[in-house]
Amino acid sequence: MTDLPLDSAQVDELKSRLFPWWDHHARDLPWRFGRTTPWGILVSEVMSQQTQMSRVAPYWTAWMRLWPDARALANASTAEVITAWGRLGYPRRALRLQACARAVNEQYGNHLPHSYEELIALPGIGDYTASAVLSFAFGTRIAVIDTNIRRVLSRAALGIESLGGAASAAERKLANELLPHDSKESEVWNQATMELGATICTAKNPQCEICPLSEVCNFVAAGKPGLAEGRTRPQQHFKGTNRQVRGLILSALRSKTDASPLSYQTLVKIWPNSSQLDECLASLDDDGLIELMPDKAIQFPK
DNA sequence: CTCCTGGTTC
DNA sequence: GAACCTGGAG
Repeated sequence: MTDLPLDSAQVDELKSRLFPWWDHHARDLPWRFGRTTPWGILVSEVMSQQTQMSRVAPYWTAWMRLWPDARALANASTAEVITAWGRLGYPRRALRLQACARAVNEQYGNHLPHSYEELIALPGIGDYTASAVLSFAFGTRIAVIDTNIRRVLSRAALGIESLGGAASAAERKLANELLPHDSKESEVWNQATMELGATICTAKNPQCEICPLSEVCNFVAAGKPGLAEGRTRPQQHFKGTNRQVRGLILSALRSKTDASPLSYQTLVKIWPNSSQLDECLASLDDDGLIELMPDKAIQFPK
């Protein structure tokens, strides 16, 4: 067991730099600063999984107008939900969010549960999202661990790049040790650290010149060894993959003006490789994102 | 570990 | 053109 790399005075120094920076530079996103419900926070977190916040904001606003709470979303049709998800990406998130809404409505009377164990048991909610809801919606003192916080804490405190893949035990330990003991301060700490990672302490090109932590940052002090070398995840191409084909199929279905099925003939024009097309149609059907009919025409599930 | 979307940034 | 993005599930 190694000791905390920073003493308490150094942690206080980080806080005294980070908190004022947050007060002045936090992006004014519509779900921040007490302007929405815990359910609204959850929707924003799910939409933000692997998706930049700036892209999420307009979708979130339209979504919350359609379905302000879990019960409203629970009663929506699958077709409406997939359409409203639009081009946010990873549309399975939309179905999981609706499944989550139905569970919240039925099991918890339309109110999100307050425990980590109950939250993480809900569809589409993993460690990050459960922790984020507890911290940002309920003010619970809990370490939030996402790609931004991992990178910022690893750089500032340890002076090294955060490695790819899942969060290591050491990274979790670090996040928990640095987390302020006061619950309100811990919430600001989580938000501010994440925001710094998203806007200043970015993966490839950190703007250390304007970073509030640069003068006390161990990564800067060490000369930024191995900057951007720790890939956050294995290489992911896109062109020609099933992900691209699935996206094209859903996009075609979404852009239809009438409710009639989309014929297989039309689908082959979109993606002529019929074996890959068939594979993607089957997987979309498996995921519940489309209904694949016997003649291979498709429509949104009922 | 791999799969899953699409826009932005470098 | 490739890496990256406030991940989750299998």
